[in-house]
Amino acid sequence: MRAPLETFSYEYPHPAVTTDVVVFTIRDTRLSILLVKRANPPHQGCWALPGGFLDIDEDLDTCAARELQEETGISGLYLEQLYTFGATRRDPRERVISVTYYALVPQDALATPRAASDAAEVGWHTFENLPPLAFDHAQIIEMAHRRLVAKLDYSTIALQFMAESFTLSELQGVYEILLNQPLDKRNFRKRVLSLGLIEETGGLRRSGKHRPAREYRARHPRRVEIIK
Amino acid sequence: MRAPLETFSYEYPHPAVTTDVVVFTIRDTRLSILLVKRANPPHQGCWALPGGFLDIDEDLDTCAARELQEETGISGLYLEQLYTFGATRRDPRERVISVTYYALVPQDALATPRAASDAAEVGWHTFENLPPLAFDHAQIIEMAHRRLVAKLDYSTIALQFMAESFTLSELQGVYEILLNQPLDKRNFRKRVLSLGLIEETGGLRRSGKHRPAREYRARHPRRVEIIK
DNA sequence: TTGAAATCGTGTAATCTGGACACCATCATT
DNA sequence: AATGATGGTGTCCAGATTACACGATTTCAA
Repeated sequence: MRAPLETFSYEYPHPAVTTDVVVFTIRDTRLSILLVKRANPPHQGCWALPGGFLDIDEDLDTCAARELQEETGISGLYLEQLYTFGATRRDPRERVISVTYYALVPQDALATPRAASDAAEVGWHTFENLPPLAFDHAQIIEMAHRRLVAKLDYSTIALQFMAESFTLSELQGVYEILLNQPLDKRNFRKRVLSLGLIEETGGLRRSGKHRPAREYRARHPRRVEIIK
Repeated sequence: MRAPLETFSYEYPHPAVTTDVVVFTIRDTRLSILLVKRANPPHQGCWALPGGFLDIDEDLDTCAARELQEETGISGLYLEQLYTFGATRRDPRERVISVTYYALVPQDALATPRAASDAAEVGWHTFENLPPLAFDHAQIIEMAHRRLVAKLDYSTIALQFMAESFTLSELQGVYEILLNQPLDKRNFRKRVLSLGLIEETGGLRRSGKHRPAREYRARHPRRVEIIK
């Protein structure tokens, strides 16, 4: 992928720039994060966020989307820049500035992560039970989580966790998992419907021995709107 | 400042990394931004945000604070990372990643900007009437302004515009300028006092032929707290 | 000394918003 | 036909937010 046997010289020292992505999804009623096991030093064998070096003619967003695509096989996800980490000693090899992003994968999407070249293994880990992480990646995840939870309050970001069609109970479940508290069913439905952000598909979802649920879809599936 | 007559080589191309800072203050009832006139190409003679290259052993926050200090002579300001801009062609010289910050200078602080080495001129410009700007700096300012206004709603950031002591009318004035709308005096005072974030100094401010106003101070002057 | 000009400081009533709360409906299964 | 399980619905109360007007205190000038 990168040009071999050549060097690039500058009058002043330049840091390396990477992007790292915190990929959230909800699997089996748990908030989960995609991690890769590092195949090479430093922190070999340690779990880390998917990410990699910025190509010199590649936009930051493109780089993050590419890394994400390489690790998960998924594209078109909601992807938002989070923060830039650049402490001088965060990487022992050289000075590395990491522009971090976070992404949301729809619940139960067929996200079969496949190991990329520089990763020994890829897998989902529940947010509540993360393994030890390489570099400052624990700090990055913590910030991403804070941002995600904060955005629940004033944006439609939670819809990015939903499949194309979903039931109100499923949507409520997502909020409950992220906020880590139960919500009142009637108040939840009243509020979410009054916002006018979702609409009925007309279909019914039947699952199990009980009344089937109405299916809804987002009115603007790819957009995250600021509300109230 | 930087090492001369030496080159730094890497196996892969590295972008340059800069920090740029949007410095806000309120001058004469107008929201204003500090700009420098570029002494050198590209965009020579154009106005730009204060900023500069990251030293290789310098943290990002430190770099932003240093640039700010060099341009304004002020330190200890509220400074927060905003966003990282890295479009491939944003600087015609080489690939440059700019980690941007925004800072707030207290109203009518003795901010006498002095031109740094690479700037021909430094000055305040009202937000409503900005000159043409170099690079993507107009976009950066727009984002900083959106962030600032959004933070008014859920944080105590407006207090960073106030001098050590201030009157409630002055504080209300700051909100009115930033929100660009008049506020009700009684409701404003009721709300801001009920939050318990400011306290009376005991002093009075007399200015002009009218009843003097009570002076207040922030309870946690350097901290920006999230409210409600 | 008195009146005018200017800003300071204060309370109440109406409205809106958010949260608490319980029961019947509909399907599958036996 | 009865059981088990989740879907779907409305009202009331409390607290929060908004609208709104006037007397108090100072300086200055006549």
